[in-house]
Amino acid sequence: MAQIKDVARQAGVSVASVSRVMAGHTGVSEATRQRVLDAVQALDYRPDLAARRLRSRRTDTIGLIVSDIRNPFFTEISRAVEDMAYQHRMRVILCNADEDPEKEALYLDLMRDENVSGVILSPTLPTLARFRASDYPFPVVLVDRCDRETAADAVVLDNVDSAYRLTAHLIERGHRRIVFIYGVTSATGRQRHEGYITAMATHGLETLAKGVPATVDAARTAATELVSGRPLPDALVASNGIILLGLTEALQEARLRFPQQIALAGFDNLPWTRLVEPGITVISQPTYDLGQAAIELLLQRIAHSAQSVRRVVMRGELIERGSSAKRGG
Amino acid sequence: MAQIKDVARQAGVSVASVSRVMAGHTGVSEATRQRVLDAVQALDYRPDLAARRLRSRRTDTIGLIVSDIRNPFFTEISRAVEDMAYQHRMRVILCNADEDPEKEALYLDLMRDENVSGVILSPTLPTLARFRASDYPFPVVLVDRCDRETAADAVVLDNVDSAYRLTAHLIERGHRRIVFIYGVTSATGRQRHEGYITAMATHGLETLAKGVPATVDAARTAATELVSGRPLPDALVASNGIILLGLTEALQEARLRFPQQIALAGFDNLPWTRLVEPGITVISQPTYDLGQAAIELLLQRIAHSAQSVRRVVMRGELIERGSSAKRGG
DNA sequence: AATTATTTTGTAAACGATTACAAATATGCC
DNA sequence: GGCATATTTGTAATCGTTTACAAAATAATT
Repeated sequence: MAQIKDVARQAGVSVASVSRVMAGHTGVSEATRQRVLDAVQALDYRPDLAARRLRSRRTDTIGLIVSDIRNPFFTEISRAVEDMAYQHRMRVILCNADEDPEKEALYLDLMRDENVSGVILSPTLPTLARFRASDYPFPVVLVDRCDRETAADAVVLDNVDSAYRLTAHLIERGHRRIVFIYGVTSATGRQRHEGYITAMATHGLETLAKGVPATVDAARTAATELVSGRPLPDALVASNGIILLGLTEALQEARLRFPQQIALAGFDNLPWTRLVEPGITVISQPTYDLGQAAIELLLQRIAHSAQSVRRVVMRGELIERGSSAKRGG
Repeated sequence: MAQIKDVARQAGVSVASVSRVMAGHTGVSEATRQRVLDAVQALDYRPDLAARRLRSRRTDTIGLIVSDIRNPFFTEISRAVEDMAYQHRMRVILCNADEDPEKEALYLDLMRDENVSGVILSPTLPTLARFRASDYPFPVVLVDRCDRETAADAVVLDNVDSAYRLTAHLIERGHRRIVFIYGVTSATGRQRHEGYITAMATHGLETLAKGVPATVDAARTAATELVSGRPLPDALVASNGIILLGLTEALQEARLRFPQQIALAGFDNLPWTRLVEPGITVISQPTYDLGQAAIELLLQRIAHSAQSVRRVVMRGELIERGSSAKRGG
């Protein structure tokens, strides 16, 4: 394996010049530059990253800690982050915290050890509650989950507003007893719950919400119980795609057709939501964009550590399908 | 930030002793061991990974190059790999090649630069065709995709057999004009196609297959065309979950009910396949196990580079649902 | 107790790059 | 051409560990 000194010898220059050329530095003559490049080519020289990182104290690596990689939402975020990162010649270390605050803490520690340039994090509620950007030696951009108080760069959906619009949409379609089933482990669940509450209150309706762990099973169980009571709710609304899946399964098991017997809606425009007849009304999140914005924000922060704290809020899009239609209609 | 020499001073020992304790080496007395540990604790010392990696020439990092992170199959693989890796105190660098051989090559190069301990790869067809383990300075374990000729550690499904069983199942249910729609970009598509061919031939039936790029859109388009001709096929079979999604969408758009008008089946037990009435018959892949087996194989290979080449084949499980039922029944 | 074998410890040389700093060379201006 | 300035180059220190090797301490054997 060729080393920098081999290249220097081959090119007839000093190692410093080689290093400068490799770094794309200015202040090196075109002549030497070309000779170095030729030598690099001839020897198939590739700088040793460990050495470079040790000396330069930079890793050009970013950590991505997602709360649940199985959730297609985060998959898409990861994809965006990864795409952009490699375009900026940065590496990505992916960590899946599985909605477990301990794992999250562990991974954040690991990021410190790795001396990453920055981290993109979708925190669980406990972590978010005590989150202080200054606790970490690297910049952190929150994605998807953030609350009013948190002073950190973040990229999020307009959760409250989207939930409001989704709820209002159902009310407009004539539904009254609307039950909101939301994930209690995440900030998004709570915020969407808030939007639901506001919408119901604004229309003078009684709120009927149920918090559950953000798993398909928990959602299914909760929904099964809900629809076994009487009177049947007019509509069920899920705070995210995982929960929506659970609700849909529950309705199917209970042999309840939507929207004839009960309406259904939720967050996340997953492929299957338009597949189950007559399609499920959802708030579609711009997932790829969210991820892209997150890493762009992070790169900016890395470049200008002193810039003011930013929050990017993206609008969710209501996609109306059959599941939310008027009962009588 | 405390360094090893600070710890050494604090503990009243040499840096070598500290290093030995940190590495969990034997040959250090219990007394010094304890003093070092105390000093480490007191100073909150964390070894600098860049320095360690430079000197030891080991990174304890593995590269995971998946062909399409949006495919839930690979998501689950990633999850397994990541879980196991961190349990073995190894890092994971995730790369998404997006079914693009060039990106794949680029990432494999990057793995070389990173000096990874090993790589888990699900190669595209071109990459697989010219794959020679000896071309890489690190061990590689193939996952999901591998062919007869390739001399490399691999973990795969029994593709041919599973496809055979799935096809035979449809034949048994009385279907005759069975069309197999498969992804031409991957080895799995071809192998499953092979199983289909064998099953059809064994039963004296004409084969009707169509290769498509492994995307939802391509599959939908192909299926739409297929079902617009007459006579209508008895059944459509998809070689993976992405294609199955496309087929299902096409049938829905064409307002064809299954199994009444046309039967449907495929690979990958995705959550939605049991959601669309009356459920889709699928071959379920043990995804998490596949990932787990892959990294275990890799770790073994890293530990014993000379061990003989291994192939782990896992059995797919036929999950029978309504979509494959007898037409008349 | 002397000798040998074994375990534990310390010193100092790597690992392969980056980067101050100084020296050398080129350029501009009168 | 001579001087000041700007640009380009090279030398050598440095990043923070690991580890070969030798030395010291301890244990085992006679």
